Amino acid sequence: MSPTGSPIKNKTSISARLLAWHRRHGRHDLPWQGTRDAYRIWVAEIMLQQTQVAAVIPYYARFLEHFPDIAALAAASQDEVLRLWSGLGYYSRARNLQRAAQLITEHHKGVFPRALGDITALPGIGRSTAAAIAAFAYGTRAAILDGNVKRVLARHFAVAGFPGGKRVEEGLWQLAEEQLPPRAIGRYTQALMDLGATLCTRAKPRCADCPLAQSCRALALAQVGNFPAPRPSRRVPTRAIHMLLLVRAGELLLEKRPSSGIWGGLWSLPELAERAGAKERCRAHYGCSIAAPQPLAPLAHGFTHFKLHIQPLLCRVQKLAPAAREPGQIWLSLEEAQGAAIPVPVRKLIGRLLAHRPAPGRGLAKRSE
DNA sequence: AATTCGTGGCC
DNA sequence: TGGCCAAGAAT
Repeated sequence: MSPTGSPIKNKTSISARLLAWHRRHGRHDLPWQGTRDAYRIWVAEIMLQQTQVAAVIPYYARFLEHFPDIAALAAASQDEVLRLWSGLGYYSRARNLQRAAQLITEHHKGVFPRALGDITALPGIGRSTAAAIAAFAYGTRAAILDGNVKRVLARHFAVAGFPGGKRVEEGLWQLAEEQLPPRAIGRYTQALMDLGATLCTRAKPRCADCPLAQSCRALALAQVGNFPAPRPSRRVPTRAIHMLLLVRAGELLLEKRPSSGIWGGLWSLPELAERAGAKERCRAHYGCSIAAPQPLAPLAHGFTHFKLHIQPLLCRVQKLAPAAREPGQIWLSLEEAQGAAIPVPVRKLIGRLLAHRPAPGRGLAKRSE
């Protein structure tokens, strides 16, 4: 189905122009390129979901060093997997990645599946990610539709409406499949991503350098800035919590979060709605008697869908009941805690404690925030 | 279909 | 500064 309205003026297909452009101007040296190992491509695609390239790079090599293949990932502890994902966000990606590795071990003899249906059936892999993996690893002729592609197509074909909506997204999938070249799917897919990431960017697109400019409807209408339509705005609610920093003999108490919900499966600090209940909570749940909780400087943490105000409370433990250890609770030195599977704001809070308590024999620690 | 799920960079 | 969103998927 060709889009209604003005016809495409350039006779050369989009894919042909993209492939030619990509040779000179594409990205060719990203850490996950230059391999056809489906596992390495898969890990990259999962890390890159809703995450920019620059944020992924420091995580990717380290993750692969610890888990060089599917068998290693399947055999690892979830805690170790989350530890190496700590700071990258959307932690269900890490849990699904490992679960999928175990499913591959169980149902596919440890070999990453080749059929699109089998790939999509794995947890954490949807239609677009499956297509990307199959295109890069096997050359499978399938279309992706990520944020970059949505933006490029919405502009080139002047597709109105928010691309996150069901109806608009269906149309974009259709367009994405219509542009697929007969071959060189891997290079074409990379070219499309590169165009969206480097030229056809959300802000300040470089239309003067774009190989698709001649046929771009949004550009012809001088409306590039109006495509794609922005997400309907929602006001972000604010939540306020207290976090307890229970410190005893240089060690800090961390508590494992439930596997569903925010920061699922990560180690975090005990949370409390109000400061008033701190002492009793410590006694009842952690077997600690503490001095008066000492409020530290508050910390704000922004999520996509809400804003979190954190009031940290430093609780110096006076006495710890001997048999107070429970599963889901752990005492770690501050340094060990920083190396654990913890969310970013907890890392920041521990960093503050470390800054005020220099490590023995290492001189003064930095006092920067 | 609309929400939920992290973090960081950009303007 | 804060709103917006990025190599989306699951529910």
